[in-house]
Amino acid sequence: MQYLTHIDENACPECSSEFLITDNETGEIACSQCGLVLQIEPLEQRLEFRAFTFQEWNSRLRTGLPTSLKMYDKGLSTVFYPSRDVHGRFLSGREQTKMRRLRRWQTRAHLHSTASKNLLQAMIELSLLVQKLHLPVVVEENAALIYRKTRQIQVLRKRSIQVLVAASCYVACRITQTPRTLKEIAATSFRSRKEVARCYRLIRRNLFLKIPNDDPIRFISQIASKIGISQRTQHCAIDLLQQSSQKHIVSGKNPIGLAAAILYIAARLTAENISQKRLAQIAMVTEVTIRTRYQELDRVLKLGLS
DNA sequence: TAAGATAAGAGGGACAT
DNA sequence: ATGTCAGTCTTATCTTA
Repeated sequence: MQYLTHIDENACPECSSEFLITDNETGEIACSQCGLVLQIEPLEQRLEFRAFTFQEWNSRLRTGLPTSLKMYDKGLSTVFYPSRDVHGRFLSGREQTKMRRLRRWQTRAHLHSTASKNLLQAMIELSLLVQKLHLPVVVEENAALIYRKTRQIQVLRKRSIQVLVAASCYVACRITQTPRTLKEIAATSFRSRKEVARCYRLIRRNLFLKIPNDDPIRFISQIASKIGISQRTQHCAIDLLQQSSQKHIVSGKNPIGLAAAILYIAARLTAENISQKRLAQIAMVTEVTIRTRYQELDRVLKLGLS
């Protein structure tokens, strides 16, 4: 699993980019722009022991949760528990009152700045969006990082939190190759596609991000599972996609429209007929787009369907 | 009812000025 | 920064099988 991360002080010595790609499997941390490998052994973020009983767990536990960018304070805040002391013993009534007061002031002091309030609000919005779209944690973490970065860009300052969160989320999906459309994300966050798209481009441009093109294959499996297409047809579709990639008719086209058209053809070839209308609804493209892609593919791959 | 044909319009990327 | 252009996608409407 690869994901984007960043370091504050140690920018890449080659190109000064602060964005890095972390690969958990190889343990490499590389620059997202020039590809220079900066570190081979990443910090272990998980607990470093196994515990079989509660006592073991308690005695070995000496760390908290790993730091997380999706928490507005990265999960590094001080927390006052009002009822128990550090050994778990109950406090007296007077002490409890004191701790409650301290906790209140801790929260107030923490959120005194506009920036913190903004970030807290944004992280709430983000977690809602992530929940609604069923996105994995890695996307949420990436989106949180992108959002933090956007606050430093002047042209993005006056954009609303929701739009920025939606756009950051879309960037994170693209980077992690998670098949979600701009349309879907915009609709879920109750914003127009246009607004979010504009914001997305500004982020991409200002953070100098190199975002890979969507791979139609991911949308093929996504649409197929939504619509309930057989494995046989899916395999047929993937095979067709590989054939069409070689014919150079894939680039420049909407990968979702292409995926939908390929599934349509595959369904016809395997006699598992699915209407263009249904595919268009699920894939959130128009029937016309499916039709033009389908005719193009039919012509180039010489399938003789239409 | 599904699919095909056609036209008008929107919006963005590439490029030039 | 602004304008132009080619190409893509969408919306709408009508026709055909």
